[in-house]
Amino acid sequence: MDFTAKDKMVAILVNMGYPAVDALEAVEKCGLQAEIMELTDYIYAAQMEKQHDVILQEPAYIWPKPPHDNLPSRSRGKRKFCDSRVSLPKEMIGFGVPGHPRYIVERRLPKSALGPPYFYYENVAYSPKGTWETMSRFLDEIKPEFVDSKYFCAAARKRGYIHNLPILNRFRLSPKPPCTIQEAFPDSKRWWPSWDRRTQLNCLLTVVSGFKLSEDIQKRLESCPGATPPKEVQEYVLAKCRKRNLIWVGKNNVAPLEPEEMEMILGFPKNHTRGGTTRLDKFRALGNSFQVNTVAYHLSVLKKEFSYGMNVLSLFSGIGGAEVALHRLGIPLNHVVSVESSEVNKNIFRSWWKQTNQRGTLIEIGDIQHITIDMVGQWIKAFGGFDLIIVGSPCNNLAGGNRVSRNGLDGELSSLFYHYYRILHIVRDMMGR
DNA sequence: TAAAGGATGAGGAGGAAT
DNA sequence: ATTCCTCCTCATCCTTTA
Repeated sequence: MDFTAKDKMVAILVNMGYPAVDALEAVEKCGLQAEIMELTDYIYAAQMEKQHDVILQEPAYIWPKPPHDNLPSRSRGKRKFCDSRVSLPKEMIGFGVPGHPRYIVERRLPKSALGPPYFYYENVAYSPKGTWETMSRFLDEIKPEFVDSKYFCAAARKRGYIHNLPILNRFRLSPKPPCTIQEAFPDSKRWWPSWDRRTQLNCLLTVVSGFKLSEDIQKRLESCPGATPPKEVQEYVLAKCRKRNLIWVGKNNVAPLEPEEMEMILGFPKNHTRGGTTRLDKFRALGNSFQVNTVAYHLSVLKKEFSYGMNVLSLFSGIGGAEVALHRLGIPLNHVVSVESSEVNKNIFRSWWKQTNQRGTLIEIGDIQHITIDMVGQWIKAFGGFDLIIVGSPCNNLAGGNRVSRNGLDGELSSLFYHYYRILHIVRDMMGR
């Protein structure tokens, strides 16, 4: 490295008021070609990271007053239903999905919900009773939009979304991903028995089955005489295939999806989860993620307004499904504050950020509980505010697959939802809302 | 020691029949 | 209104294996 140039750069930053240590680190990390803006952003991000140590000494944050509990009361005279009751639609097409007849719904947002900033919240559709009512109550009484990703890809994924985005003139990402198993896995066609009539997969989960089940199924099928196995065997195999989301990969041979195949179905670039240390890490990361095409469809309405780019506060970023969706929509990411506790996920996301040559700044925060008013204030001061807050809060205590601790929104992890509520209010307050 | 495998149902939603 | 049936779910924990 050219030391005179390096010293000169550091001197410029020191003159601007930055500590010499931070300035030196920034120059070394970003290189001599970096622009001043890039360097100052780096210093700022580094300072944010270092704040973690002092956070716990700050006075406790005073939470905003929770919304009034006006759940339906059965004793109320002749009221047929109450506005705040959330019912799951039979067809999960929300305000409409591509290729489906237009679904006209009156969309009324309360004044308190209007942006900026826009916000977009996601969680599992099938949560314990009352969960969506509560989340809705905390989010300006906005009714969730329930959408099944089976309209966007080859697997089901029933999710609810609470957001204040416009809904007119949405458009989908191109190219359109395969929406059937047969399109997604053309090679499997030759092994697919006629009595397995599945055309789409069930929800992609965080764990997959091992090879022993495949062995067991193969053994059962091969012990059957004749071309087609008897009804009982068919039903047994089909039940296992549905439950474990197995596809046919050889004669009488089924297998769970590979991480690369899950990436494809969820709309991520190939090898997106390369940074995951183990196979299980990848399954965990992918099973918890957004379906990119679905989210992008909803976010597509922002393309016009933010063609110059946007500032995003991304809570529970995971492997960056939201950022990937915005990137694929062609919306530049100017400043992103990404909150994610898993090191594996952070590595995966950071690796994507570098590989796609993002020009914006990325600030990584580990624990949402450590975000303070001051931190938000500094971000807003530096960026001029957030354009979008995008959140998929933990579903561990909501998901049907959890047999141990499915204890609802107040569960150990799912209760982090309330920190989203807290931070949303901080951002709104600071942006003059 | 760390990664992979296997066992562990409840709880709704949605039909289709009374 | 009921009952009965089929289907599905961003999972956790302990054991086995390399």
